[in-house]
Amino acid sequence: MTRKKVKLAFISNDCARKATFKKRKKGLIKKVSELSTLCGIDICAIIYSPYESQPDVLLDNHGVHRVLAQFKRMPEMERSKKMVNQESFIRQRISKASDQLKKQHKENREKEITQEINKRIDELKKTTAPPPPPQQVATPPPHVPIGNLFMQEQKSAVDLTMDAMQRPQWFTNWMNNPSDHQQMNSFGHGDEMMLLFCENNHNKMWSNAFFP
Amino acid sequence: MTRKKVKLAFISNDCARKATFKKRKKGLIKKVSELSTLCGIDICAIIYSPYESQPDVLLDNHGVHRVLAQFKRMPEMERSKKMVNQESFIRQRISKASDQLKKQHKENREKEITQEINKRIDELKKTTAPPPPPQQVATPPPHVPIGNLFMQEQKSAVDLTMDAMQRPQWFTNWMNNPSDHQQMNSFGHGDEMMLLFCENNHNKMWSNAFFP
DNA sequence: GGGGCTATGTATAATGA
DNA sequence: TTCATTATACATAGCCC
Repeated sequence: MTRKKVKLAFISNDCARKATFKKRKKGLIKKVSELSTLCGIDICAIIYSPYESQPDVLLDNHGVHRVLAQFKRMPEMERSKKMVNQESFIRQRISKASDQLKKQHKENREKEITQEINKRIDELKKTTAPPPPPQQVATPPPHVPIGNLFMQEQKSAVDLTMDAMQRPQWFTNWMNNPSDHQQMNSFGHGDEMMLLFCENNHNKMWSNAFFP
Repeated sequence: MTRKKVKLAFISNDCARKATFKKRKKGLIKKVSELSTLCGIDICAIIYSPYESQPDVLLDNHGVHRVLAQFKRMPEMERSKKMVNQESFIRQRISKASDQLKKQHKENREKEITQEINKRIDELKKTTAPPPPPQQVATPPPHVPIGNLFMQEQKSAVDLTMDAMQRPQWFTNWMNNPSDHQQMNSFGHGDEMMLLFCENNHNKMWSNAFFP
């Protein structure tokens, strides 16, 4: 019966540690659920642990579930297009860039062909005449460096994706100033990682991968 | 002094709800921190709430912090390339595709120009002769539909990004079968969203945007 | 609004089945 | 190993300032 005052340290006994993890995880889920109910918060929680192959997943019936249900009603292809915010965004950018590229390509080819043809025709007409002096083309056709089409944007596709997802200012601050984190304590022992993420849903839900 | 047995329902009083949220959020953070310490779990937690402009951020000094510190030591450009897993991946794909496009474009143009020129030369040479019958080009130059270059991959860039990040099987299952979620209760009232995410860090940390 | 207080409800460590 | 029990530590609702 609860004797110790909870020595706040790593539990070295594997069995005891696992037991504690399961109990406390259960308590955590309950707490999170209560917070959701009491404060009117739509919630989505995923808890992945080394002790269970499947993670615990919580989500409410309002936002996420409704969206997921919509996705399920979609034809497979449409769904896969819409599934991920970033995907549709990048698709749009690629499509747009490809259209521009196609158009520019066509223009370039037409102008260059016209030039080449005129030049050859001139040469053919002057076959018996002395060869003309080396001729510098007065106005070379506008040229788009194809390989750099995507680089012309000051921002990369992913930058723009992040923008579109309204990556909040705090994230930038946080990435740049990890030492400023008030909550940063040296708990943790290098085995597992947990992310607790809470965001209001009139903003886009945001998250990303941190690791190379 | 704590009378009620906590009526598990939405707190209609704005002020009381906010107070409860702050108290319980604090408790939740403590619980999560304790779980981290006791069970040796590296932790990263972000709590974004409607009541605070800045989210609470917890992270341990081992995994995430070390990685962030490495990033900070990098030159700015390198860092921006490495910062986001997906970004570097997509950069690679765009660069590769652009190179292919450039090469193909060059080939196409050369072949088509040669054809056009030969055709016009033939026409010029036969100016006084009856016009040749309409001529079908025997072997049209290999043509790559430029607008579809990115679509040639069976998988989209984001699909591949997801693959590269080792999107776990459970996520697919979860996306496809939201009704199976054991933990799904109808808490939540449609205002906010919280994500609690826990993953061991020998896998890639994973997460993504769910909303269009 | 925020911080402190305290009675009370809740979570859970230790134990035993 | 997991489940149930129970004493105790902990979290927090309601108040006050």
